[in-house]
Amino acid sequence: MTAGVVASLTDFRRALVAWYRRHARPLPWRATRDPYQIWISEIMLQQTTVTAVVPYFQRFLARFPTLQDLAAAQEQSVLRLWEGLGYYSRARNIHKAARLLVNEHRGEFPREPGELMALPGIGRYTAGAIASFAFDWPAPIVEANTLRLYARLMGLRDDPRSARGQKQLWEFAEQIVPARHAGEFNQALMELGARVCVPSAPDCSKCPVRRWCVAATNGWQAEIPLPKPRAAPTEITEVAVAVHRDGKYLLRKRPEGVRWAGLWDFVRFGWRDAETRSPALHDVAVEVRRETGLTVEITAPLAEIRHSVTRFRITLQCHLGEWLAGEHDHAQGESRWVASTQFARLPLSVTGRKLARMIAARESKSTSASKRPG
DNA sequence: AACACGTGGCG
DNA sequence: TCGCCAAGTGT
Repeated sequence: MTAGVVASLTDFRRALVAWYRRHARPLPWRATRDPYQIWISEIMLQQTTVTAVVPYFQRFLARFPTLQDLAAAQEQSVLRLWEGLGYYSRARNIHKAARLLVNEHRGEFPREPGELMALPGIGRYTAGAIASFAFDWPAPIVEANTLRLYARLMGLRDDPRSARGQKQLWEFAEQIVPARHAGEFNQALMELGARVCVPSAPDCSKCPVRRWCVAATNGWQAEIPLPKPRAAPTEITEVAVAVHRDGKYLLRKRPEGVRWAGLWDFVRFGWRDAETRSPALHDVAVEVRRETGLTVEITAPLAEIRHSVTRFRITLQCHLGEWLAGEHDHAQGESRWVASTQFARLPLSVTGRKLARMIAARESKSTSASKRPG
C-alpha cells in the first residue's frame, strides 16, 4: 500500500520539506527546541485548535517558564491557566509529570518515545512529537492532520480509527520518517495536512506530493478518510444556584473522577424533569438542601445558560438563593464562601465563569444604583 | 473496543 | 441552529 511513496521516498521527502520551508506558519512552539515548551504545546494542542492554543501557550510559558517552575506550582494555579481550554485532565497530568521529572529524573526530559510514553498524558503521538521536534529522534507520528494525509496518500479504505486502520497508518508513518531531521519532516507532514490536505475540498492543485497520492489520482479525496461516527447529542437540564450569605457565594470544588474535576462551581445538580423549563422555586430549594444541607430561599432567576459538552447539550437554569440556615457539610469535598470580587482567583468551569460574571455585574449595578439616589 | 473527556469556530 | 472538526489519552 505504501509502495507508491516508498519507491521514491527521497523525492517525496524533498518535495514535502521544500514546500514546508516556504509555507510554514511561524507558530510560537516552532521557534524553540526546548522539550519543555514543546511538551506544553503538544499537550495543549491535543484535540484543540492552534488558534485556541496560542494565547494559552503564551500565558502558560510566561507564568511557568521552566519545568522547575511548573513542578513547584500548586495544581490549582495550573488549572487556572487552563481554564476554558477544556480536557482538564491534561492540566492535572502535566503537573504530575512535571513533579515526576523533577523528583525522579533530575528535571531532564527523556529523549526516547518509549520513555516519554511512561509520563501521564503522553501517548504514542505526543511521545513521537516531542522526541522528533526536540531531539530529531526518528519517531513516526499519527494525529488528525497526518491521519488524513496518510489515508489519502495510501488510498486507505479501512476506517482509520479501527485497529486495522491504525496499524496501517502507523506502519506508513514509520516507513516515511527519515533517520535525520525527523522533526522538520514531521512538522511538514502536519502543516501539509492542516493547510492543504484539509478535511473538505482539499486543494490538491497546491499539493507538493500530489503525484504520490492514491486518493488524488483516483478522485477519492471526498471519500477518504471515512468520517468519524458521532453520537447524537442528548438534551439535559441542570440547575445552578448561587447561594448567597453575607456578601459571599458558596463555591464547591468538583471532586476527582467527575467532569471538570478540580474546577470550582456554584451549587449545581441535574434536573430530572427536563420538561420543566422553570422548575418550581420550592423544589429547587429542596434540592439545594439535599445537596448541601443548607436551607435557602430561591430569590431570583438569573439566567438560562446553554452549553454543549461532549455528547450532552445542557440547559442550565441559574438562580440566586439566599442563605437562611444550616452549615455546609464538608463531607462531600472542599467548599468556600467567596466574594464576587474574588471569583477570578479560582479556576471555574466555563458555565461557572459565565454565571460569576453575571453576578458581579448584577452587584456592581445595584451598588451604583444605591450610590445614586433618585 | 468503546466511551469519557471540553470548548469554540466554521460552513 | 446544527453538525463537523480540532497536534489524543486513559480506562
